[in-house]
Amino acid sequence: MAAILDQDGITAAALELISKKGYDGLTMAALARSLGVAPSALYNHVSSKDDVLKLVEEDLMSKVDFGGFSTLPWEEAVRQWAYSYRGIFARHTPLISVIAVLPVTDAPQTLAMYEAVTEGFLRAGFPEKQIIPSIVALEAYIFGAAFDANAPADIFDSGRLADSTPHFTSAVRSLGPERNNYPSDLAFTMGLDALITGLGALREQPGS
Amino acid sequence: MAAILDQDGITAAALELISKKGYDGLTMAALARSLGVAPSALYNHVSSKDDVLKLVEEDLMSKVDFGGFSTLPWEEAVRQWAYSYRGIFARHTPLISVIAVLPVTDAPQTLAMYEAVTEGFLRAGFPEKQIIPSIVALEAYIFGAAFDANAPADIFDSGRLADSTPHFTSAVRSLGPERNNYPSDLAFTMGLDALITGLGALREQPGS
DNA sequence: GAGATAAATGAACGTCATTCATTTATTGGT
DNA sequence: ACCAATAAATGAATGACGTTCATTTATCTC
Repeated sequence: MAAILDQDGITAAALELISKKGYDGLTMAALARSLGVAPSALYNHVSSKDDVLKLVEEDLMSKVDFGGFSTLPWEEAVRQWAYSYRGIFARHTPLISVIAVLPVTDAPQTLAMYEAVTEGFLRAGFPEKQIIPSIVALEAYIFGAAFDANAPADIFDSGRLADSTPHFTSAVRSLGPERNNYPSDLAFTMGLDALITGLGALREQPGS
Repeated sequence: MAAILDQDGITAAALELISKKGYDGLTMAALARSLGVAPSALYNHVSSKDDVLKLVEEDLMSKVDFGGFSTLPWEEAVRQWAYSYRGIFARHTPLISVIAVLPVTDAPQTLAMYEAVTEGFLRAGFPEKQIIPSIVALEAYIFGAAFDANAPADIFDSGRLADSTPHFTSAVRSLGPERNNYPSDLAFTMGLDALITGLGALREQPGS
């Protein structure tokens, strides 16, 4: 029969659906409809909805910018990579629970990213044994920060209980005159700088 | 009518159900059954399943150990808090997407934690404006690390594609002779140390 | 032109969260 | 001590949703 469907088409349609309707709008029925096909037809090309999510994840990974690792100083490369990584997954937080636990086996884009990042760390002088744990730590931070980026501006509004949390309430107020301003971006930069400094200290000094 | 149900009882039953059957086993029907009640009865006390998750979250927050902030040096207090926080939510990752976006208003336990942590930062000499972003950064890391702690041991097995990712594959192998060992705990410690060092540098020096 | 095969269909299932009219038991007022 | 008001539990029903499967349809190969 005419091959209307394939994994690439399903992935593209899923991404478009997500960008238009969010992850709540990503149902097998809606996905099928956007492809002009019956829901059950999808199952000839993917084994489950989770499978669709994996396809989307791989596609997103290919969009993460890790190019700096072959051209920039390590610190700058990490920064560029981390910003790009967070920026992309901040709009795809429902995938994070999938990724964080998903073996990289058969995930070529993800592996390509890890390879480039690892090379960057090696070039910067990291001992081999420190590299994977460092990447894992950075990724943990990036994923957590991606959630954060979606927090509402009033997340720290202590409301009726402000009186019982004076120090906290004051610290929140100190961030600005506006009623509620959540410092997601500022916090990301601060933590990332700390991580870069701290992890960077693990490099072997050239000439010692 | 006899008040069989209340929020505390629902919360306790939900926690027990989660610990026995995991989050997949937490359905309104199962929750009702474990309380000897019809599913619809739950809706007299909670407005939705999300509401149940919020109750569970608050309960878990009360179990996070932030006691060090009033007794230990800042570095040690952060470490203790972070380990406890990660340890608890590592077994409750489905809650993280809820927490990260949930206003603290009307979440007394969560607020109590933030108040204690803020006080600890103040006592350690942090400028008020740096405190909330620092906490946000630490929390992001903790949440991300909680996901990580659930990763399977073979998550970094590059499998058939090992040849195309030589540096990464070698870095993974360097972690140990065993086939697959995911360095979640090591990574957590490394990243946390880096964050503590980096953020700690923001303190105002006493006597300058 | 006759299978064989890959792919799409539509009906059906089971699981959920949630709603609602109804019943049941308790409480407060007289 | 009764009655009305009320809070709480019931059970049936609903509408999504992911997934399965027998069947049909179109294309490719010999």
